[in-house]
Amino acid sequence: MGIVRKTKAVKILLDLFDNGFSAISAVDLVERLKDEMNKTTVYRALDRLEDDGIVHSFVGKSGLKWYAKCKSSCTADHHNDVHPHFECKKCKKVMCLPVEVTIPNIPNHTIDNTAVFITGICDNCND
Amino acid sequence: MGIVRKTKAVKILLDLFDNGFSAISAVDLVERLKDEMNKTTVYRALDRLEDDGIVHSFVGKSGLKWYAKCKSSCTADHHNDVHPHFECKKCKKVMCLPVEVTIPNIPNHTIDNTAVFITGICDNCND
DNA sequence: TGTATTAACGCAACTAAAATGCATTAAATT
DNA sequence: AATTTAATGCATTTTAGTTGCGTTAATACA
Ligand SMILES: [Mn+2]
Ligand SMILES: [Mn+2]
Ligand SMILES: [Zn+2]
Ligand SMILES: [Zn+2]
Repeated sequence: MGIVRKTKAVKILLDLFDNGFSAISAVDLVERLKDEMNKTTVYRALDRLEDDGIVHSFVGKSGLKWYAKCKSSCTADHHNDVHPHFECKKCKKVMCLPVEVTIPNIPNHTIDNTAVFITGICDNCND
Repeated sequence: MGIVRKTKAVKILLDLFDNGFSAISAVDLVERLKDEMNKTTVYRALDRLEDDGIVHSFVGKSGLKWYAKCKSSCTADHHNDVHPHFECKKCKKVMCLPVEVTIPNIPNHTIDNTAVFITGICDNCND
């Protein structure tokens, strides 16, 4: 189970995700919120938000953990809304890509989960 | 530039990759080779092997770094042979998948690199 | 085959991300 | 308002990987 109490810390985090950047790393959040809450609180609150299907996480190319808000379709038990993530090597922004990636059939393998991480140059930096 | 001298450590590593498991994490290698070389040596030798296109690396679901041998088509300057990686949640093995994943067009984005990491159950564990 | 050069190594110390233990605080419930 | 306990803050620890530096051993060459 995830969030039980709507604490100050949780409200601040939810607010940040709503007035949304596309995705933010745990490290960035810890730094950005260092005057408002302890880094342990950031990590633990993110854990709970993810448990509840409010945010989802993924690891970037360097192994850092990133978080982004889930679409309303996600719940605690079912994490729908699976999509690739994109890191712009120019502006360093990381974003969710609302596209579908099809994995070809892999004989005798049962696919559980697919994580796609793309790097390149984003639309904003491209023109 | 990568490997210049064929040291004992490099030979041991190459030997491991040849009598190949599919993919192995740096952490596993450090542990497995702890009696034969220092962990710093493992990390540095892997770096050089990757520079030369002899092995390639990728980040697993938990953020750990994994290594696998490259196909002969890879060189120091051109890393061909891009493919998804698969982790079996039963036997915990991680392997290279020799399949092609097509990324749909993303308007105005320039794609540089794509990493696909799949989890599920491997052929061996499936029957 | 010996000597010189320096890439590579070992070891200790360090860094960064994340996790943990525990006493304290503040949401929620009554 | 009093009670309960989820959530927090702070200190400490763990884990993965890196760095600096003195030493060693692979290669080249006399
Ligand atoms: Mn996303
Ligand atoms: Mn591979
Ligand atoms: Zn950009
Ligand atoms: Zn398996």
